[in-house]
Amino acid sequence: MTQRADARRNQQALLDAAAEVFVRSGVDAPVRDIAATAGVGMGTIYRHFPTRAELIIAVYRHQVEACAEAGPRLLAADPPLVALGRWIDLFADFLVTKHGLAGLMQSDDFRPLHEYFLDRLVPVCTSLLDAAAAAGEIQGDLTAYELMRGVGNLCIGSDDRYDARRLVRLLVSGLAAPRPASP
Amino acid sequence: MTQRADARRNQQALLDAAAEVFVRSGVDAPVRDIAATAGVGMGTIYRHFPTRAELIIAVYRHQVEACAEAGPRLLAADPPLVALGRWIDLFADFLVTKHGLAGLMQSDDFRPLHEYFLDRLVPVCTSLLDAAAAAGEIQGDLTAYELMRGVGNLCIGSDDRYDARRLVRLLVSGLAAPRPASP
DNA sequence: TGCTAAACGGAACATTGCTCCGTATCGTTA
DNA sequence: TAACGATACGGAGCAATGTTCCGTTTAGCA
Repeated sequence: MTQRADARRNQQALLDAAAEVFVRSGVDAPVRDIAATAGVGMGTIYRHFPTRAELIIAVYRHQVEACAEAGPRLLAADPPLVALGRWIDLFADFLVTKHGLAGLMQSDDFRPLHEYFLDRLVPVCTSLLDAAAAAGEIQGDLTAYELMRGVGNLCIGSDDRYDARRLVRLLVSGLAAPRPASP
Repeated sequence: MTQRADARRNQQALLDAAAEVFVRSGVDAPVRDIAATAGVGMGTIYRHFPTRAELIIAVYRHQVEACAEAGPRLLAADPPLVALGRWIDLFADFLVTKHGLAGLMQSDDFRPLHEYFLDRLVPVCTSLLDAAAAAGEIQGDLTAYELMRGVGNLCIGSDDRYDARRLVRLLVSGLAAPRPASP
């Protein structure tokens, strides 16, 4: 046995509580709130998730995996640029619904979070980008890393007056036509 | 007289100190640091600048004004889309060099900051956008508000591997060609 | 049932934002 | 120039939050 039963139970309770509190108060909700919602003490949360980044990663791991796995599927079903657009939409949908997640990424304190997301998704994005480039559907030499970060940034603070998804689509348009001022 | 001499002196000292500390530690530097650098007490900083947003606005007011005033000048000197591109570059340069400024904007606590920037710059951007649309150089109905926010977001966390300016240029490209999948 | 190691809980400390009030200083007026 | 009132100052103190530490509890095993 690698973990005691109560430890396993508490870890799951923390994941559930964090998911709930993140929706209610954003991913920067007070640690005490999460612990209280899970019905555990302060020590327990830090024992299971020493940093906030680790907790966030654990909470969203499934969704990130799902997004990553969708990439090849989309690429098989559609022309590369369409697939890229659809996949980026998927990623944007994920971020837009997580208030404050994208905003947190910029902070140096959350490097592990940043790294997990990018390590998992950049390769997928690269394959989509490469396919589109090979098909001659996009120009320019933008890296998948930059595209992911750009899309991530655009998704910050989406609301009534700022439709992040629209900006993301515009950015992808730019990929297909990178020279604005020349005919 | 509207303000005592020591008050005037301290206000200027605070502006100088804030500018210095913002460069050293970002715009979210501890209030105590700024007060200490200025050589004043906690009370004084809050008396002159009740909220952080007001302090930040005061520190950067000149630069925002300069950017706003550059708009019409650029529009007079170049074709609309070129002028728009140059002006956006100016704006991006301003943000990229202010570590954390763009990141702060998203927070609800800094609404006044957000509002000041947008109230001052959106009209300028609108005139550039309208001119470009009138000249048939761009399509789509993106608002200046959305464009400014998009550019602001893209400028978060620029570093070695993420060239925010490049993403901004790409976004502007998208403005000129909003339909990626059609020839 | 009793033992040990794992896990727990929450008090305590550090940091930071912000307020409040006794004190000091400025500018004016006699 | 001396005294006075209004203005401004300083920093202690409170509240919120992150993080650590250790005495206590409990699960699993013999």
